[in-house]
Amino acid sequence: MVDTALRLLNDVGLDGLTLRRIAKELNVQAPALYWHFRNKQELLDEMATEMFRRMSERFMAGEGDGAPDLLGATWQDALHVTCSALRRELLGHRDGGKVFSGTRMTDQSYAAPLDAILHRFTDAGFTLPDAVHAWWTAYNYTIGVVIEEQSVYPEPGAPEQRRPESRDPAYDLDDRERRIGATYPLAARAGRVFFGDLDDGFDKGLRIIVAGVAATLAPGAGG
Amino acid sequence: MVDTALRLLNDVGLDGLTLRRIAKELNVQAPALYWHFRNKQELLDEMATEMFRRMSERFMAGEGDGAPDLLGATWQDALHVTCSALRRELLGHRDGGKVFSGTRMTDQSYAAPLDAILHRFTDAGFTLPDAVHAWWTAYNYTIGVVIEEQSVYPEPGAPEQRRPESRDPAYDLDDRERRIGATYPLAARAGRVFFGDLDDGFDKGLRIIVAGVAATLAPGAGG
DNA sequence: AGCGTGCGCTTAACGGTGTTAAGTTGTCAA
DNA sequence: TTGACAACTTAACACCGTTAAGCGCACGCT
Repeated sequence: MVDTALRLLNDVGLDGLTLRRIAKELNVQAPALYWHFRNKQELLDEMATEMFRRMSERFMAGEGDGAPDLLGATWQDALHVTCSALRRELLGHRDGGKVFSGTRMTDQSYAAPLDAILHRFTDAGFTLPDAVHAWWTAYNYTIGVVIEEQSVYPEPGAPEQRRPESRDPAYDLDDRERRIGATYPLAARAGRVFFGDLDDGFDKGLRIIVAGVAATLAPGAGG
Repeated sequence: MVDTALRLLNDVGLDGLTLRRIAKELNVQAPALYWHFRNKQELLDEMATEMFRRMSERFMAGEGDGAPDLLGATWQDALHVTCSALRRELLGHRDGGKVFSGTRMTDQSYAAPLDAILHRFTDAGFTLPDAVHAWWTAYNYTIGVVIEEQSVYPEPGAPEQRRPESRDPAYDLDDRERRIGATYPLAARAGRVFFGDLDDGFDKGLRIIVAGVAATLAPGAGG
């Protein structure tokens, strides 16, 4: 039933995800859902948890596209791959970023992957606090980016399959440039970099963070 | 009236911010609001814009706590100060992060500060795309952190005034540690670093990003 | 002075929402 | 056969965003 809700989310979005709509999908009356959850927030929490669980199962198993052996890689690769996988998973669900950031995990499924990535850092010689700061930074960056991306491309799916027509028309770059270009030329041209190649933009930011961790926290960095 | 809505937001939160509630605050009937806005989303957009405008006015004027002359400072200081100010402003409003990330700016007030910060980078020798990537990374990190912080401390206000009692009890660290400590010791202890000193955590992340920008994008970095 | 225009609001109502209370069915154990 | 319990239904509640229609009042114009 959480599966049904997640599937439906991709069709109707977070605003359209009403209990009556979910119930109809399950051939059931709306109040029946309350036998399974105390309230709607609890359902959303379960959905977020399920999203995360799917990612970490695929991830800890080491299979799937470009999910290499986390423990064998360098910490740089581990951080990069983990955040990329998180982004991919969230982009796979419409409003995935909002659902995920707005809810609490209902079980401890987050603990295993978190422990694994932190272990990867401490094995490389990081102190635990430094390992946590590195992860915390990259994690919050990833969440922030996904929320932003999904307001430009509301449709769910892998980033390389995004169709230009599915862009929210409010983010028209030409229009934007025309409006503010005269007064603020840098800000105007910035839009092309922001929204031109989102995959590349995410990657560049992740690289900045990895380099920053290396420069300030990594053993022997003197930061 | 946007002012009233923003003030009310601090009392009742985003979920409690209904049009009828806002109308009552203005001694007016709910449909009267529709003379001023096409729909609720437009009001939320105006609120987000107003939040941003207040920040950048205070900011571009160069006055207020710890808002130094942006153009005189190094790009490192400029980036640090800008993101810290953004965080402070958002934390000043209950659910500020969600309101802000969920809405589009209704005017061009974002362009002036964006142009200023980008200018600060290009003046320091950055190419425009590199300047944008640096800002994009730090910006999304900041938004991500604020959303996370506000789910732990829902009450609005300056970060140094947060009272421990106002923590959402669902984030009890002792409880958390007891539950997952045996199986995932690193993940368990990570909570103390995550949520122990949020100001410090934000600052450390920002420093990582600044160092990363210096290492990969800054003129002469060879990145 | 009288009249029309339009701003800013009111009242009434619509369809939809999450949620609750109470009653119904089906299934399986003792 | 009875009883318990899981899984559901029906009915209703208070509230939500939003629309339609109309009311009063200030203003400019002739």
